[in-house]
This record gives sequence, C-alpha cells and structure tokens, in this order.
Amino acid sequence: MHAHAHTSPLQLGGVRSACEYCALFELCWPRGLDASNLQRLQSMVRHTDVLPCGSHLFRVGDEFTAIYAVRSGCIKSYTVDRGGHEFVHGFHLRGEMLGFDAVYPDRHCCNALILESCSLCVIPYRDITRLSQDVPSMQRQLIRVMSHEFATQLRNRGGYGATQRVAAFLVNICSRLRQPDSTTDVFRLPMSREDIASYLSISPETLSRLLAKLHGLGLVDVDRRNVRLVDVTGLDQIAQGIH
Amino acid sequence: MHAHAHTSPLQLGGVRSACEYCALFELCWPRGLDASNLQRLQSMVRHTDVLPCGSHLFRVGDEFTAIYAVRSGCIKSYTVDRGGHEFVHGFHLRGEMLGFDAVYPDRHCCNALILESCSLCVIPYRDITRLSQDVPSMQRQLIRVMSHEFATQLRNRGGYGATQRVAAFLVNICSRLRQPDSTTDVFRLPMSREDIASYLSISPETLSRLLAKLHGLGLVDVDRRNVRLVDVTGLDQIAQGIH
DNA sequence: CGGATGCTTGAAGCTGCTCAAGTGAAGTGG
DNA sequence: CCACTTCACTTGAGCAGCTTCAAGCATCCG
Repeated sequence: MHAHAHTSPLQLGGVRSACEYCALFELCWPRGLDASNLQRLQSMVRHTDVLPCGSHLFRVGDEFTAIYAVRSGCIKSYTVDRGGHEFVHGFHLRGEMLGFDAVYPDRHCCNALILESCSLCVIPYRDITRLSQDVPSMQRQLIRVMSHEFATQLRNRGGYGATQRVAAFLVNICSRLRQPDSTTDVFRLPMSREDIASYLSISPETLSRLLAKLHGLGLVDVDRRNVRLVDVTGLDQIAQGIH
Repeated sequence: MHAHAHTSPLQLGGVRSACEYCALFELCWPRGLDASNLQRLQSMVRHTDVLPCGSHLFRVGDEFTAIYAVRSGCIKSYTVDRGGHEFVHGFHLRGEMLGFDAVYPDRHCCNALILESCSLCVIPYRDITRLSQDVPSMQRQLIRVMSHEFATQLRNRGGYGATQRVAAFLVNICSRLRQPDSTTDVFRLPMSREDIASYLSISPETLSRLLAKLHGLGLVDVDRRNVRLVDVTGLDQIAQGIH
C-alpha cells in the first residue's frame, strides 16, 4: 500500500534514515534529483515534536498549509454530518501521508485526530509545488502519490458484505502496522471498535459479532485491541468473497 | 460539480467556444497564461469524431495516454471483479473529465464505455505535464482539478440509506445534465436502471421500488428513462436525511 | 470498592436482497 | 400488419443480514 510498493528499492549508499520505509520516500528522493535540489528538499522537511493522543492535527475549515507524513503513531481522519453522526474516512499509520483532502479548496475538509501519540514530517505545500516546478520528476511523483492515495480510498468502499469488509480490514491493517522486517501477524489496533465500525460503515455490534465469527472459523484471535491473524490466506479468501 | 463552480466566470472578450461551460475550462484557460502558452495549450487539444454508443474509450490495463473531457454524450466507468460482477464507478457527462484513474500506475484501472454517442476533447498527458512545468498556475490547476474530481467521488459513497442515495442521485444527475441556460427539471437518463443501481450499490429491484416510493411522495415523475423532478427541495431534504 | 468506559451478547425488527412472475415497449419475421 | 420474441423494468413474497435497543461483562482508574 506504500507509494513505492511497485518500484524496486533504491540503493542510496550512505543515505539511510527513517524515511527509508516511508510513503514519502519516492517523493523525498525522486530519481533525477541532483545534489543541490536534494539539499533543497531536505531543508523543507520539518519534524514535529511528539503530538499527544487526543489532540487534533487539523480541523475542518483550517487553512491548507502542508502535507504530513506519519513517522510514528496513528491519526484518524473523519467528518461529522449535520446530524452529529461521526464518519471515519480512514486511518493514517507509520509511513503514510495525509493532508491531500485540502488541495482543492485550500481548506481542510475533514478533521485529523491523533489516536496514538505521533511524530510527523511536515512539508509546506508551497515549497513542494515550487520545487516540483524546477524538477520534472518531482512533479510527476507528487501527482502519482496523490492519485495513489485516492485510489486506495476508493478500493475500500466496495458494496460487499460486512464480513468481507472486516476480513479485508484486518489483513490490510496488519500489513500496514507490521514493521518492515517483522514476520508475525500479531499487532495491536490503534483505534476503537467504534472507529473501525464507522470506517467500515457497520454498527459496532455487528463488528463485534463478525470478529467473533471469524474467530470461530479459526482465522483470527482477538483480545481487546490485541489481534493475531491465525490464517491470513483464509481471511484473504473471505475478503475476496470466496466461500 | 464543475471544476470552476466556485470561481467567477472569466471575461475573455472574443474567445468563446464550447469550452466555456466545460469542466476543463480553468485547466484550458488558466489565469496567468500568456498568449504564446495559450496558443501552445490550444494546439494540444484534439477533438474526436463522434464515438458510437456501445464502444469502449479505454479498458483496464490500457496504457495511460491522455485526459479526456466530454463535449457531448455519456460515458460510464466501471470494473468487473473476479466473480464477474460489474461495479459502476461513475458517469461522465457533458463538461466532465475522465482518465485520472490511470495517473498513478500509468495504466487504466477501469473500463470506459460509451453509453450515449460522444464527442470528446483529448489532451495528451505528456503535453499537459510539460506545459505545467513552464506555467506555475497551470500546474496548480491540474492538481486542483484532480483533487476535486476525487473528492466528489468520495462524497457520493456515504453509508446512508438507499432512499437518500437515490434522491441524491436524481438531484445530482439533474444538475449535471441540465443545459447551462435551462431552467427545467426534466431530463432523460443516459443509463439503464441496472447501471444506476450498481453505481448506488443497491439492487435494480430496490431502485425500482424506491423510484416508485419517491413518485408516491409527489417528488418525482419517472417514465422509463424520462424523469421530471417535481419537488427538488423535497428530494434534497430526503437526500440529506431530513425526515 | 465504585463508577466509567468500551466491548460483547441477546432478541426483535426493518431494510434491502433474491427469486420469480408479470408487464409493457420495441423490434423481428412471417 | 400482427403475432412472437426480446429486453428492460416493475411488482410481489419470503428471507437474510444488519441495525437497534437493551442488558451483561470486563477492564481501567479514581
């Protein structure tokens, strides 16, 4: 799901950092970026302090200033409709970006709440666009990253059954939470059942029942927020509607 | 829903064409484009012959070559999953664009089928990106148009009730089908019930019943593909969940 | 310990789906 | 020109999945 998932890893010699496994990787280190422009890019990126759980990174209507990349922690983006009902758009984990929701109207159109204390990379939007005018490969990459971001959003929203969506969510979140070198399918969910349910457009009760059902099928163990995928293949099959 | 819906119309003196009410308008005539670049842009755009109903503009896996804008007619974009089930992503009407689905992987990830014979504007993607490197406002506009395109997609996919979605669809499609100077709420649907149902993630039977229900409420008249919105305000209220 | 919170479980009801039959318009061929 | 087919849509009946409301548990925290 990372932006560079389909490209071969670059060999950068001595240059290695937390960015290496970051979705911004290709954006930060585009092919064809010469030394001076690379310097320019690096100087644009700021690292935040640790942002406390429960605080907002931005809210609906806030001015659009920057793109963010999550270095650690978890952020949920959501909106609230007239009826006061919360609607979770997605979760942003380590190595993932957010902020693109605001590109068009120049104002954020969703809220971003820290679920697990975060540290972020911040890239001022004006700086990105300015640099990408000078460097063709940078511009192409920016547009690609955006496009990919939105495409993944769309893919999740199939009109399939609730069981499929839950199975797909588990497999997806596992691959995104996993440390790059890890091989286990054990992880801890950064978000509540209610958030997951809202994201999947089902009720929390149904989510609970479906988790129990998947456990009954021997596919997954769930204890509070601790999850262990027992049979990833099986979950994948359910996610794809193979009965 | 057009890309320039929130901006004031430009006065271009003698320059008036079919593009005037086109979603590509701001892309084609960005502010700050000088005469020579304007010329360059105009020379990029090609107009297609009339494309016959039932043919494909592109299919999944086709190489990404261009962005298209619909001058007349209707195109549906859709995918088919492993199970052979068709899933309609959206409809592209006069003044609307398509092709952005392919920006990231450089290959189209959905099919585009002509529902009503079309004429299109074709803008080769390489040309756009090349020009946008020279002209800052062009690049900003390109990204905005993309972003807006995707944002509208997301908005439609709320996990609301089927009645709401049908009402929202009717109001939405009416505003998009309406000729710019028209004041009536009478129109002819370019797509089948099955396509609409798939797009709204409901069964054709349910769609049929809900149309009958909305007719019973005195909100809409439907005869085959001919639709007349009797009470747009009422439909809007239902679409927004006001009971 | 008591309360709060978040999750699970149960029972009843509604929404939308499936299967199936019926209708009506448009096209086909004798 | 009219029966016959076809196709798209409508309508009906029963069913399944998901929701809602409500109660029961476990964990966390004072």
